[in-house]
Amino acid sequence: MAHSPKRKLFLDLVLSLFRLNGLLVAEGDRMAESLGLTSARWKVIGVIALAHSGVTVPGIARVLGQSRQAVQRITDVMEADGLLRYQKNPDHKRSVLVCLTDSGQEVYSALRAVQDPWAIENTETVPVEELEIALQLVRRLINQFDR
Amino acid sequence: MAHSPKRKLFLDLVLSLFRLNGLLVAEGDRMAESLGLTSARWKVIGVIALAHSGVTVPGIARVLGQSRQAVQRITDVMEADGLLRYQKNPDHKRSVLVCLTDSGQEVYSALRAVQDPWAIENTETVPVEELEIALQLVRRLINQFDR
DNA sequence: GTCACGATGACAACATGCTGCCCATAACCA
DNA sequence: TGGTTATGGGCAGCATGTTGTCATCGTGAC
Repeated sequence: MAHSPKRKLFLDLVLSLFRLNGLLVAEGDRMAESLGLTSARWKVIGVIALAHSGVTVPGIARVLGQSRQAVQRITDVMEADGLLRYQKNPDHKRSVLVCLTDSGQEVYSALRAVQDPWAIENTETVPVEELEIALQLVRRLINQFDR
Repeated sequence: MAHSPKRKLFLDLVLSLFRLNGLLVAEGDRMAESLGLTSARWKVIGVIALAHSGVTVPGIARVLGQSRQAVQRITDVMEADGLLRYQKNPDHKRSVLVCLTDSGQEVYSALRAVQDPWAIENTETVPVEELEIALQLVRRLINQFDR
């Protein structure tokens, strides 16, 4: 069992994922930098923009798989920066909805203009099949761990 | 170009990787918990154990792709906890070598006893080929970003 | 031998994530 | 309707990562 080829393969993969994560955060910071954002805010603004209607802070946290406190801190800063605003939630008295302001919409558009070419550029030499297999594997692992 | 299937695939993959990273850290914390470790110390002790001779703090940082300051803080705590010790480096007057103490060796062995079954268990339903493709892709991305 | 540059150590500031705690509100069920 | 459970908000503390700065040590070119 100790000689299982999968064992070492998986542990190598995990260590590599830790490293890749750090590099991806750095990439996000680099791309978002010129727009006055950071990678954490990049993640949050992406979720809000994709949800066409308003979303709550814990809702964003669930999508990202993070704690609501972590997201709340980000949104508070972005609200102070005028990128988003809190809106009354007709369905819930205390839990407000988060929406992009016009300024936030503009920033998101500018972000896409950097992010999309980045994504295409970094997959130029990668076959679609490999991307699909990797994504499928990552999602399977997420399901295994997310309980 | 905006309709490139790879673009969305890659962005989905990146978001999933952020999430998986958080879950993996939590898994590491869970496994290391009973040994008085955390996932960060788990990473560091692994590097030291694999390097049969002593390694320097910046050396560990290079292996992990992290800043030497982050590693230094971890090793300082682990040294205070008696898991490792600093040893004179014959090749360098200021940069000490980091070695596992007997206690550190024991903890690492105990760690393996948890970690290896964990690795095997979590790849039971995953074909080796998919693991290889995913690892290859992750390494390719690391090389692209690590400059 | 000297000097410039790179690597290391030490300290500080900051960003981002986590958990724990307490309280308020919503939702659900008997 | 009333009580229990789930969800959300806010605060605090902590772990882990980053960057920046400065002094010191090593290395290598001249």
